Amino acid sequence: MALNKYDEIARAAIHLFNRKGYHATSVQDIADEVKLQKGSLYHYITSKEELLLQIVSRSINGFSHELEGIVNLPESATERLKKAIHHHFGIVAGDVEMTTVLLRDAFLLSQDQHKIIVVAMDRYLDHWVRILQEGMKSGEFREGDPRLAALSILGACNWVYRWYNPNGAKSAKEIADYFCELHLRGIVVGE
Amino acid sequence: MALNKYDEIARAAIHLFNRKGYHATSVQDIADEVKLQKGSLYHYITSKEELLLQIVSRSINGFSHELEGIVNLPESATERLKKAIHHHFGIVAGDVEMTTVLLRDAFLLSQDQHKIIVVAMDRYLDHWVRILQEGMKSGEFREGDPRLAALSILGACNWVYRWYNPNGAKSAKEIADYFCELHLRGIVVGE
Amino acid sequence: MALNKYDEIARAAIHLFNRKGYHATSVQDIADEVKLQKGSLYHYITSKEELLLQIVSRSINGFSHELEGIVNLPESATERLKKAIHHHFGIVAGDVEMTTVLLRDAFLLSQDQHKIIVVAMDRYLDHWVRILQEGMKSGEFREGDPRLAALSILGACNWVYRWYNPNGAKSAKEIADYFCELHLRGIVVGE
Amino acid sequence: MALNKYDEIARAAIHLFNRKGYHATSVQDIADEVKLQKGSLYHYITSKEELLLQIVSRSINGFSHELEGIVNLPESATERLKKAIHHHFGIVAGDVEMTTVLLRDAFLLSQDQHKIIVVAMDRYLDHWVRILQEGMKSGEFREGDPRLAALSILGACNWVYRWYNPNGAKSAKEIADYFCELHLRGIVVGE
DNA sequence: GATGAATGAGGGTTCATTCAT
DNA sequence: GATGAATGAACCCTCATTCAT
Repeated sequence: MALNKYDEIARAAIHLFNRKGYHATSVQDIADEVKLQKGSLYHYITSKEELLLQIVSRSINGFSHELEGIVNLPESATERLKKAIHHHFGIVAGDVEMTTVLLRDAFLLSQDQHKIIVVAMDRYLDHWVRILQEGMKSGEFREGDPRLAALSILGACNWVYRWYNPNGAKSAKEIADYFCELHLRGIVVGE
Repeated sequence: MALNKYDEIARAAIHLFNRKGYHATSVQDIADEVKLQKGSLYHYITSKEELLLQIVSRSINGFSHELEGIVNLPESATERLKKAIHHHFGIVAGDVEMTTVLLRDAFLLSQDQHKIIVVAMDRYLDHWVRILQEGMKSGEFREGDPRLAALSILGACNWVYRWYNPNGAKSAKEIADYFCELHLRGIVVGE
Repeated sequence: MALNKYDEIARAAIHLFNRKGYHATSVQDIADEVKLQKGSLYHYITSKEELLLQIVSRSINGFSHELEGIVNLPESATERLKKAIHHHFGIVAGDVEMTTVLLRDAFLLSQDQHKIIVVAMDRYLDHWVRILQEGMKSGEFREGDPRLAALSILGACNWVYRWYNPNGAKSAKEIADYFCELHLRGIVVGE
Repeated sequence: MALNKYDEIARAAIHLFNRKGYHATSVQDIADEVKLQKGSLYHYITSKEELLLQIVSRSINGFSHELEGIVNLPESATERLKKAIHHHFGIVAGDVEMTTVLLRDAFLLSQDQHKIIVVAMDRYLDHWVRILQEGMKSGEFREGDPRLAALSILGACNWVYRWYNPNGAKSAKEIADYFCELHLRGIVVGE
């Protein structure tokens, strides 16, 4: 529990960025949250922007970390897609605040820094695309555009950060299960 | 093309907010874009925030406007859901910049003003939920949680603002058609 | 009742200057009050400052106008002093708003314009000094510094703009009578 | 002489407010006076208005502080009134600039803040009224309206800020002595 | 005479960052 | 490591005044 100071600061920043947005959060706000003077923060961070970069880097890396393993599992595309959905859901639901900052505020980084995140996000998408591609090739999945299909599923799963409530009636796992059904079998009763 | 000045300002603001975000866009930036002095802008707007409110209000109202008609059409839920998806796609693709500001920056409004938008968005979601509900009741759609199903579809369709490219290989209509298939029939080949 | 437009504007300005002060009153405020557009005001006034100058000029001239006559009356200093007090009271109570602007805001004029008012006020004071001087010379009044005595009486009478209430229990005339007694005979019971 | 920075700023503000008025004095002016950047001022003050409030609060409290003691002295009303006049004179003459800001600019505060000052000024007046009241009851002072009598004396003494010159021929104490005579015995030679 | 768009300077305030202590 | 004073640029907004219509 005894995080080092940097992590404590990052956590405070995530919390505030999530609530008010990056620009509406002042360095003073963060300092207040960790009970430090504004100036003292700069012993730990090099700049406010670099702090944001760290946060969203960690976040996107968190998403990517496990997924590559899932993609390469010796299982059916269907099975792997389900696992990918559960994995993604787990992270979003496990840290909605951080996910919000990643998905909403990362673009506020300067071009160069933003590029780093965009590339990482593209790589993350690629993993999804590969699952779809392989499923289509194997005949498990309907023919179609694997990238669009991946964007459809990922879009639905990303959007979760906007409405997910950890105290809601359904658990994250239950919701993820339902999402698997929806995206795999569709909403319409099969013929 | 001859917009009135307010619309010209709003358009410039949408453009800049989309590119840099609300807070990173200064009133000076907007003024420059419409070739006015900073102070002169205030003949047309009452404040920067009120301008944002106008923009996102118009946007969400644009989404809602037609949908109610679609929901009440005397057609199958399947048909209405397809129309809703095409309608939503049409707006997002027709004005990605405005949609971006709505979906990403509206929360930057002060609490009271943000509430107005949240309420309108909730009402928009309700229309989708009703289609799903009626489809489930009629037996067209698989049993399930209509709100979660609506959030899944709407999430996928909203996310479009993040990746849609008007100069891409596929037209918005083609993509929308594919999304209909994905969400209605799922990705998996039916047994 | 049908004032010309300039007087209507001046009256509105007096009202607003009195309530909010010269600088806190915008030209827009004045225009609103007389139901004109801001730009239209400038058909009647040359500048906001010149409007203030007019107001305070009229005010101080109103004070001075009659007083010279009173000073030169062939009556005792006592009688003339009483008349001066009543005269002064009449103007202050008759137009507290205008008096307030004169006594509180005139100094906001630019140096040159302020000088005009200061000179006029000095001349007004001189009339009071003359009455005191003549009363001392004639033996009616106690020996002393006529200027300080005049400033004492005038100060008390000027201050009235800060507390006078036209709807109060006592009329302006009654108060003026009491002030005459206070300044002429003092507060202490004579031996 | 080594004031802390806040007092230095307050003193500069008093000086400038006195000379140009509250609104005509910019925060930049104050910053220049204390040789700080405009933004640096805000380490010491929370707002320009709050600075004004502090100044006038201190001022009116300065007036009130000693007076209560004087009112409760076991001496004749005459004696206490003389002391009150000297006390008031001492403060006005001792800091004409601050007194000017109090008596002329306090009303520029927002309603709520102005109210605080008005209440404090009313309490100050009440002390004067009590002296007058007790003098009238004891038969020292002529029967009359004690509040009007207090306003007459206080008005004369307040007005001093408009004309008092520390380099004048008469000292503040001499003037105060003369004012005591004028207000206690009146200007007219006793019968 | 009246309008209202436009100006351009200046208003008070916030802020990320630096640095001597 | 921590402080808090100081910076200086940028922020949103207001305003008295002008002028073409």
